[in-house]
Amino acid sequence: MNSQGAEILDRLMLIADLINKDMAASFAGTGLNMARVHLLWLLHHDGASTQQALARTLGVSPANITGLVDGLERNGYAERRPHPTDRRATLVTLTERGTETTSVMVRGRAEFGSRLVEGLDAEQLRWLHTGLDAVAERLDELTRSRRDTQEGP
Amino acid sequence: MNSQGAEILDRLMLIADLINKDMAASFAGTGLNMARVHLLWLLHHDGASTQQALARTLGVSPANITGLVDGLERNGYAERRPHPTDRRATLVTLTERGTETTSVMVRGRAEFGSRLVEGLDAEQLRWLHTGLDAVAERLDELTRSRRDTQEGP
DNA sequence: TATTGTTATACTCTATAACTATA
DNA sequence: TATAGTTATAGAGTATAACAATA
Repeated sequence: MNSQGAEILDRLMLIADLINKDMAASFAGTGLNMARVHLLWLLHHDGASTQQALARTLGVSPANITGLVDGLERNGYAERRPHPTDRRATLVTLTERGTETTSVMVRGRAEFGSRLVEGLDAEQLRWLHTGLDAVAERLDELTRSRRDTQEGP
Repeated sequence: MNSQGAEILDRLMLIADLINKDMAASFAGTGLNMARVHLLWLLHHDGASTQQALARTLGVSPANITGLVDGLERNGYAERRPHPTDRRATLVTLTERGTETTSVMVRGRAEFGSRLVEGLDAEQLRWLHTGLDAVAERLDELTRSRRDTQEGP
């Protein structure tokens, strides 16, 4: 058993916690919050989507999506449009404000990321990057196997 | 501007998200949840504490602590005891069950951490560790300066 | 019948403000 | 006066279940 693993885990959680708090604080006055930003981000990546698709991808209930889309719509970031072929469904699309906002977020994320690693030299960066990739992959294996074990028949 | 920073940031957030979901899922049936575990963890580290101290350390309201301690007490993890010298205050202490639980958590965390870095060699581990330390320190600087700017006089 | 989205309801975590008991 | 804890109230995010419209 490698004791460095536990310290690395601690550090990861600490870092994530600080980043999340910083992000949450930055939403003040925008009509956004973590949950809405996750949805906004998904719309940016996947483009116009039905609420069912959003619910599945985010792993939350359709009822929850209804509320989140309401929130984005109320603040002008997204809007509901009729689905062209399925009259049961709605397509959630980014408005102009939504598109501008995600562009700003992409830039902000890039800048924040680059500031985060200021002071690391190229070699350190490379090692950090590959190390995190390895951890992410390992984590995916671990949680997947645990999930499958517990959700067995 | 270094584009690797953004990818590292993405990876960090992904990893943290997976770990959090895995942890949250593991609490099923224990009467615990993220908020209560944070408090349990703090009691483990700091020992018996007043609710005011817990509120300050966790950065939440005293009313919130009341509810969380209620939850831990209801499930047998902690109990309220009178403060020996200040009759306004209560000391929240871990019960035997609480102590056992945090011991199990410490071991589980160590094991999970070591599994997480299985497959990395000593050199990779060292680089990952120091890289994360550097990022955590940088992050602390960044959020501190941003907070001070925004919360000016 | 099955699916899409909404509504009704409930639970948890959180905050602020008013209150009691004590310092 | 000030502090420790509780209660009342409110708001957000989440879930499940029942429902209407459509496929």
